[in-house]
Amino acid sequence: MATVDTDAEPLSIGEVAERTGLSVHALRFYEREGLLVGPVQRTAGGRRRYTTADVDWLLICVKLRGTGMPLADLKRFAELVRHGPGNEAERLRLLDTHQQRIEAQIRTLEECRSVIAWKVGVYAEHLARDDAGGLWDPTV
Amino acid sequence: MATVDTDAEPLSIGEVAERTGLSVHALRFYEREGLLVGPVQRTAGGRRRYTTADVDWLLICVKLRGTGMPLADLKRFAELVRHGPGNEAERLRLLDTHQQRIEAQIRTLEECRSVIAWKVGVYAEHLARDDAGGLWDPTV
DNA sequence: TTAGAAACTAGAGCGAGGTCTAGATCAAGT
DNA sequence: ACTTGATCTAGACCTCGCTCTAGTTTCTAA
Repeated sequence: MATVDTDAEPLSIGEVAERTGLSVHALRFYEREGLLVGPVQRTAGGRRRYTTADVDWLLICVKLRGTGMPLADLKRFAELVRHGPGNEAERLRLLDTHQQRIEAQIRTLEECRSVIAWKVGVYAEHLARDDAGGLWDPTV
Repeated sequence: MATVDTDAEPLSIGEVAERTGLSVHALRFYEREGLLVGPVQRTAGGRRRYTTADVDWLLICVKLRGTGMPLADLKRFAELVRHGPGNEAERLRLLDTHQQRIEAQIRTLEECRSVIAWKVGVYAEHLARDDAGGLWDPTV
């Protein structure tokens, strides 16, 4: 998963935005919030230069955020990684918690999906028969 | 799904809160926002009396909200139902859109789940071997 | 009849997660 | 040298979806 690419060119914030799907605003915001593992390097002129490792980490953040991990947890994770080895148990706990959140969401979604599928079926059938008049009841 | 129960006692807002999992605040808020299909009945003293149909509709709302349907869509749906028969096609479209949102979410979640499962596996294995020192790289 | 719980309204407040603005600076092409 | 576009910082602002407050009124039970 980690892209070990020692002679990769560092990227500008705009390029990272493109690659991660985050806006440049969001990237600066994440940094301010302490969501990055290390400080982002800067050019002489003060511009950010992201390494491939930074981008890899951001891609993980995007994935976790996209599945509902709160920024606070992401921040905690970043802190743990920043502190180096020795806290893997807590990292594991964070991941595990999120895994359970994900399982729960999947169950919720699947349940709702089947309810909707049924309702869609009812509507579609009646629409096809052009007798929608009997469908007034929203709770069908 | 619809509870056809003509001689059911109307419920107070507190009872509805219990049954739907929404707070009484949220119930009043939903009403103000026009998320309910019809106006809620009131007692002589001005208190809300929810019918079973109201509760059924709210339970649907809870399900849809819980899977990410925005309040605006819920409101639109309520409006359509309020206007009675003749707009089933649009109702169907709303449901269909949401169904696709759900499918997409499930795919996202499942993808993330497998990534996490893998990472958890890596962490757990190394923790078990007590050689977590090599796990510094957060992007593993 | 009186206390206490529960409900009422209007409107302010809040937390999450960004987004946008202003005004300045930096870098690249012509 | 000059224009254009990308970045910079600090901080204000925004949307969503509730939540809470204040002050009042209505029930219910003792």
